[in-house]
Amino acid sequence: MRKVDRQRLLRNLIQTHEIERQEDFVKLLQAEQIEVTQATISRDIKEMQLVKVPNADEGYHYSLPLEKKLDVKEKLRRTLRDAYVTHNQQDYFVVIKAHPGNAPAIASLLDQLQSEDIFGTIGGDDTVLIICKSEEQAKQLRVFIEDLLK
Amino acid sequence: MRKVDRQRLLRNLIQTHEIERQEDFVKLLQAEQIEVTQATISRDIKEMQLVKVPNADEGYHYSLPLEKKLDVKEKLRRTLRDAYVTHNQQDYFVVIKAHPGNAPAIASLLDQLQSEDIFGTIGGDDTVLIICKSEEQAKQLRVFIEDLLK
DNA sequence: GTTGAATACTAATTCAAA
DNA sequence: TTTGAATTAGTATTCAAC
Repeated sequence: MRKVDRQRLLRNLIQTHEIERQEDFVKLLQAEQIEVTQATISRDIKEMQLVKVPNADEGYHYSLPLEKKLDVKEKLRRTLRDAYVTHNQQDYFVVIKAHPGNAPAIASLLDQLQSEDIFGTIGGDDTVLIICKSEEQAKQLRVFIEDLLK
Repeated sequence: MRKVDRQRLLRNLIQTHEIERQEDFVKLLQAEQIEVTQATISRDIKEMQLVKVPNADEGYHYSLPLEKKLDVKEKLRRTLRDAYVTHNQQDYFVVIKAHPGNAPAIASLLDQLQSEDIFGTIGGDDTVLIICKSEEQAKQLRVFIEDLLK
């Protein structure tokens, strides 16, 4: 496996798992038949500028770099401002309706940004369906979106 | 020295110095006659949710947490939206005029967020004078403010 | 609740190898 | 240039004290 591929995988793992230690990466990769050592992960993390963030309550987790996230949020704000039509939340779903063609971009930006709350997104042409991990997190996401639109 | 005061100091240090290791904090505090150990700094970092970020080129530095930065920017946006009157940039200065009483909050938020460009801020009651490190950075700050107001 | 000293743990780097 | 094994450097936690 190539370095770039491994790093893409790391990016995915970080979004789908709570990674507390570099060894967690090693184990998750092992589960996919990819053998690497902690040393390699450390180098990847440096290269990708991942950071280990203290959780609000306790423990730590690895996360995407700050600047990237700031940029993503700004981009999302602008996209929504230009393309937003309506949104809605029910149970652990949030639906955003946008002008035709804009849904995939919005889905992608949400994926990049809010990954802790979001289980997955499905983008049509003008509609994004966001499946959250809980109703609570769906509410948070709704508030987050409303905040962006303010 | 109280914990809160020390942590406020850490917040300042992080903005004015390139902190690579927790021991750097210890030494900088020592220089101000404050004796703490690395263990305490580690606890502070966890509590304040500071993160160690890989630099683009090489090395690492401690930084404010992503969420905090996002929040600060958001807060600044709202404060400006509510309280903004005019702004102006000349040489390496930027002046923001706001409704009476709002300048200190704006100054503080700017300090927290954009510290790389900003040498210092002086807040009156309705005016913030921001001294940047160069004219170039003053221009960047102006653009940043205009972006926030869009 | 807060801290330092010692320690355990985790991450970064060195060094050799391919 | 990329990697693993071993090592060093750095960070988090424990434990005792206050």
